[in-house]
Amino acid sequence: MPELPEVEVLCHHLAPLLQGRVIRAVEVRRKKILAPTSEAKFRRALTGARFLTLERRGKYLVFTLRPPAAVGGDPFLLVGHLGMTGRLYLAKKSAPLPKHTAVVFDFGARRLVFEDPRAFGRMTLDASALDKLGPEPLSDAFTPAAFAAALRRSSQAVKVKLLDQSLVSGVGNIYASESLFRARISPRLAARRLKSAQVHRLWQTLRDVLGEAIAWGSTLPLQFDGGTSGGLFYFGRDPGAPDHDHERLLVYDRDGQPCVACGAPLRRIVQAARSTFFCPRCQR
DNA sequence: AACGCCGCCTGATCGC
DNA sequence: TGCGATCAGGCGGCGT
Repeated sequence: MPELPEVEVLCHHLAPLLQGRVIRAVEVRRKKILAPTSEAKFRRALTGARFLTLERRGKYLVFTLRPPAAVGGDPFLLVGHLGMTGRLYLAKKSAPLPKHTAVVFDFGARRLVFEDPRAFGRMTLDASALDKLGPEPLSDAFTPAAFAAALRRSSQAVKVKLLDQSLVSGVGNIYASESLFRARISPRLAARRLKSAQVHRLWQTLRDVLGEAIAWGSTLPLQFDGGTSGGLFYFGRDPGAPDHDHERLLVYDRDGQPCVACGAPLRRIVQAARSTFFCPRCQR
């Protein structure tokens, strides 16, 4: 499940590899991924276009492209989201495409593959989702004061509220639980009931947890030749590689295991139809 | 305006 | 052993 840190690492590695590349051909295998953009419009806009920049916004990938010279016009945005199971990688053209390939950009010897088994992801020309995003948690725009003001307006449990992308962008189910554990705040506490010291702790731990996850992800070997997906360059995890997430995360997916801080058994509860993991003793 | 709920998807896992 | 039911979850849309 890619959240802000995973998308950041992907973006960091992929940006220099895409810059300047021209899309020779576009293949769409799952139209739903483009929604609400039509396949015709998508192909028309992207065939012959050149990648200029790639940036992350929340959990979104924001590509800037220049239309082909024959068409002209200003640079435009292509917006990607990996959803639950999306993967994006640059591969040799000879490498087989995965079963749930959604979109392929042909560059000649290589191609950019967007694959997504559950199809919760998006690759679209509609950038409107970006307008609804709250501040970047690692930016100066994300201040304790603004965070506190937003929390005060909500009666929802703080864990649920952290998943609201209009509050702060990029936090998903994993880092919401991890941050609350580190801040020693109960996930069930109503957002508006947090004391000012708790708000400040949560503000700080959010930044710490996300920053550390980026640093951790940056150490992973993301480039390989001959992995299970056959990519020359691979981003978004090799499905055949061991997953070390479990060693790094302190509470996520650790129902019943001892808390690293106090030894009490960690618990799993369900909030807004999503799993929350926490220590009932450390987090009041 | 804020909130709760549903639908979208498929692979993994569970129970019989 | 095989198969159907259940679960997981980000986000948009909708009703309240």
